[in-house]
Formats: sequence, C-alpha cells, structure tokens
Amino acid sequence: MAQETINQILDAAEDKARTGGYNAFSFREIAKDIGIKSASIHYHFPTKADLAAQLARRYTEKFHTHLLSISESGNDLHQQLSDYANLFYQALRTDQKMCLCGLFAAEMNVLPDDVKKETRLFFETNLQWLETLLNSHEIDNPKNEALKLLAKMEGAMLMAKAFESEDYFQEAIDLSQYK
Amino acid sequence: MAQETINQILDAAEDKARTGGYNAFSFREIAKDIGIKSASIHYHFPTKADLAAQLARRYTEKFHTHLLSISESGNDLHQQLSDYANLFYQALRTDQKMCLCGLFAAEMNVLPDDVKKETRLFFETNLQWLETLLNSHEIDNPKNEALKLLAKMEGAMLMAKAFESEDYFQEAIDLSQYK
DNA sequence: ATATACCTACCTACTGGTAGGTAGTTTTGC
DNA sequence: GCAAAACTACCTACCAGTAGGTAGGTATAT
Repeated sequence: MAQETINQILDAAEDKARTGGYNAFSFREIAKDIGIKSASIHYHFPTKADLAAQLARRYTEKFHTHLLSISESGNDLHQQLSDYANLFYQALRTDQKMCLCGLFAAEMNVLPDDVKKETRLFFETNLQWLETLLNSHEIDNPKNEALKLLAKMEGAMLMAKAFESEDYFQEAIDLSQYK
Repeated sequence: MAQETINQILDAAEDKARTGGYNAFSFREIAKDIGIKSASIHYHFPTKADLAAQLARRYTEKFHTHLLSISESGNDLHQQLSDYANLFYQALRTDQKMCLCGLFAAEMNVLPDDVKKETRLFFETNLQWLETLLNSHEIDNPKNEALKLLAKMEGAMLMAKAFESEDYFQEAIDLSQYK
C-alpha cells in the first residue's frame, strides 16, 4: 500500500502551496522533502494539475469533517460560529500559513480547470454549511449572511498574512452581532 | 527619457502579477509583451525583487491618490465608504483581476523583503485612511473598525475570484450599518 | 505472470541574471 | 566651437539552475 507515500506527497505539497500558491511547489522539491525521486510522484499523480486538484479536495474534505463536528455539537449559534472561526485561526496559528483554497482563489485565473473546480467546491461547501446553520437559527437572508461570514474569514486571514501576525485575524473577526 | 518603457514594464508586470502572484510574471514574458529584450528590463530593474517592490509601491501610490480624492469630496461617511468599496470593485470589474497587494499578502511568506515591506505599506495606508475617516465621524473604536472594513474588502474580492463573478463582491459588501 | 511502487536517465522549455557590445545623446574640457 | 568622454537605453549571447513530464528498467509481492 502506497497510501502513506501519497499522504506524504500531499502533506509536502500542501505545506508549500499554502505558503506561496500553485507555483510555489514543484515535483522536485516534494520528492526531496520526502526522500523519493520526482519521477515517482508522477506515478501517483500524473500531472501537477492532478496533484493540486487532489490537494484541494483533501483539504475541503478535512475541513468538512470539522464542520460536521461543529454542527453536531448542538451548541448555540454564536458558539458554533466561534468554533467555525477557530478552524481558520488554528490553520493560521499552528501552520503559520494561509488557507489553501483562499490562496488558490486569489490565483484562480492561472489554475488548471480541475483545480479551479475543487477550489470552488471548498467555498460552496462552506457557504452551504453556514447557510444551513444560519437558517436553522432563523437568521434573515441566510444566503447573503453566509457569504459575508465566509468573506470575513478569508479577509481576516489575509490581514494576518499582510501584517504577519495572527492577532490581526482575531481583531478582524467580530461575531458579537450573533450573540 | 525612458519613463515610458518603465511604465510599460510595470503595466505588463502588474497585469500578470494580479493574475497569479509573484511567480506569475517573468522578465521574458514582460519583454515579449512590450517588444524589448529581457536583458533590457534588468537595466531598469536590476532584480525581480526590485521590479515587484516598485510595482507594489506604484500600486499603493495610485490607490492613495484615489483615497485622497474621496476624502476631499466632503461626502458623508456612508458615501465615502461606498466610494472606497468601489475602488476595489472597479479593479475587479475593469481588469477582472485581484488586488495586487491582496494577492501579494496571501503569498507573503515567499516574497523578498522589499516586496513584503511595500505590500504591508499598502495595508497600512488603507488602515490609516479608514481610521481617520471613521474617527472624524465619531465612530467607536475606529482602529478596529478600519481593520474590519479592510478585511471585508479583501475578503469580498476573494469571493469574487473564487466564484469567478464580480457580483459576489457586491453581495459580500454591506455598509448599511454606516448609514 | 502480473501489478505495484519505485528507480535512472533524459527531454524540452523556461527561470533570473550576467558579460560585453553598440548606436545615439549629453556633458565636459580646452 | 568642437572633439573627447561619459551616459542612456537598448542589444546579442550566454550561464547555471529548475520546471513538468516521459521512456524504460527493476525489485518485490501477489
């Protein structure tokens, strides 16, 4: 089973992609990092587009798992949104890195189609989860409110990166209106 | 006077940088676009870092000019913030491209120091302008409010890119609280 | 016998950057 | 007033390094 290698490849790629985007990771660098040859990565991921698409998909799936566990908690709206914001904050804090799909979104125009598709799926997944949550708490115009919340998360992450301090994320996130 | 060439180089570089970030423009591509040789670009900008730093600086300066003209209008708070949001919206709409510094911010970790510095300056310039505006209209905690507004702008731009539609920007921007 | 998971060796295309040359313009010294 | 020197804004030709990708080989396990 080569699942372990595949995970290692994706881990290394994610690390680099979340630092500088689609052009910031290469087959050679990943190979060097995990101790195999670049040609061997092509065995698992024929093209770079395949690798990046898988990367975005894995990222979205992991994120979705966290979303489900938040909604299953049964906590009140403010707490769930707090936990939600914390998903982004922890990504910043523990990895000192941007949201993978946030970075990909910024580069949307230069991404291969498959990667675009997976990137958009991340945002759609988030919007849907937020909308359901807001709707179940009888918030007006949940669709629009969801979009504003998602934009707030990504914008706050960008502030943290721009000023190179996670604190800016917390300062930019204000969920008091949902209390 | 070679100012014209310099402008052409920066224009071509900005076009590409705003599409895919720091790694999305090369001396050769720019040279080809404007009809000179890549070596000649090095004459005006010794290194890529120099070029990108100048690019960010020019971008910030232009933006700052617009900011000044908004504050000189003497319009009410809501109108000025609307005009402010429109600066970002127009960048999206007319160029179909991301905010240069928003993209650079996402890639902060891989930028040369000079480019980092200029990128941060863009955000500081925005924060300062917003803070002054909010302060003069007796808004509570203007510093924090400024950060939240700036995050909102960049977040909304990211939404527009993620979904490849400018409409998402307008939907994510809601300034009704400042009415 | 076949499939898996790697390998070596190589390809073409492109990257930022440098050395050294040149035509045309401007500045300097007498 | 004019020739020499210097400067500007390009050029050709090249470098080492890296990019994604391919062909074909090999050891191991089923």
